[in-house]
Amino acid sequence: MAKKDDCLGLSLSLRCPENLNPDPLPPPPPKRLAAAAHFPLSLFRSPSPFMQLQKISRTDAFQTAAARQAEPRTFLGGIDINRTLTVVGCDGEDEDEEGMVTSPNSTVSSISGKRREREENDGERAASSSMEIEEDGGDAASRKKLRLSKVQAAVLEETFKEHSTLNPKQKMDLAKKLNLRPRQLEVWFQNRRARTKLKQTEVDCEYLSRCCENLTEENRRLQKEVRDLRALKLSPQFYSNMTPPTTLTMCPRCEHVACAATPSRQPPTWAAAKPVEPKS
DNA sequence: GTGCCCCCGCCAGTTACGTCA
DNA sequence: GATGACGTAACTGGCGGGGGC
Repeated sequence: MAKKDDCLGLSLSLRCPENLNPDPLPPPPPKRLAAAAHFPLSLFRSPSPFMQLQKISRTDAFQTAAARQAEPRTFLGGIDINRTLTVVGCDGEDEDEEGMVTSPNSTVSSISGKRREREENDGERAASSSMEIEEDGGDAASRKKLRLSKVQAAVLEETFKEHSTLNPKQKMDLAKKLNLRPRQLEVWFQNRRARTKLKQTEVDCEYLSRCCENLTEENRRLQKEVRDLRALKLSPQFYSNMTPPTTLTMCPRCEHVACAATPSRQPPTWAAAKPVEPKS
């Protein structure tokens, strides 16, 4: 992976005419987020002021299927952490899904660390897969991918809206609340941030594309204007009304420019003065 | 103050699985 | 039922920062 410091210095801070950009650019993101805001595209290697995981003004349209389907606010807070989630579901569909809900082992260990946690998860998975081997009669130990229930997804979405990252305490609390492993929450938030960023990148690319189109059109218009002016300049009528060309003289001391050749004008006092000898 | 090591959190990229048309 | 596309949970390896020594 390319180091984040290898930025080319190209930033997305292109500004178009105001009428092109009704949304004011948000303030630069926090340092950590700014580092995370590098575009995956090779064209955009420096932090984008557009991209903010916490404040996604142009990404409101982005909602996961879970968020679209569910009504988070109705679910949020409606979960009794002392009850299993299968009871919380409000329709039969959910209950059906709960059957395949994840977190077969929600043993929240007092881990402190990714590596160790991964190792422990690996150990758990190895144990569970060994059980499967016993049950299934020797099935290969493949990783289990279990979909989150609508309720879990809705709560996670709500939490993500509040803060796109979790501190350890929040992670543990939420893990208990949702009956998930902390590692699952970690993964979900990482994937969610990645999806948000991807969506934001798409929006930004679309926006820049529009900017590019407008600038191209502006460039075309200006070039035409230049051509017209040159054509006008070459025509005899252009010179007939022109005043005689003037000679511009620059003061060597103060670098002011004065018009010296027009007969009606007096030359500047400094123009008649003896040139200043450069100091050695 | 500086360098080294370890831990931790995050990220980009990838893999693998579940769902659906 | 088979299949490909798609969404996403989970994994991997790397990087930067913080803390201890």
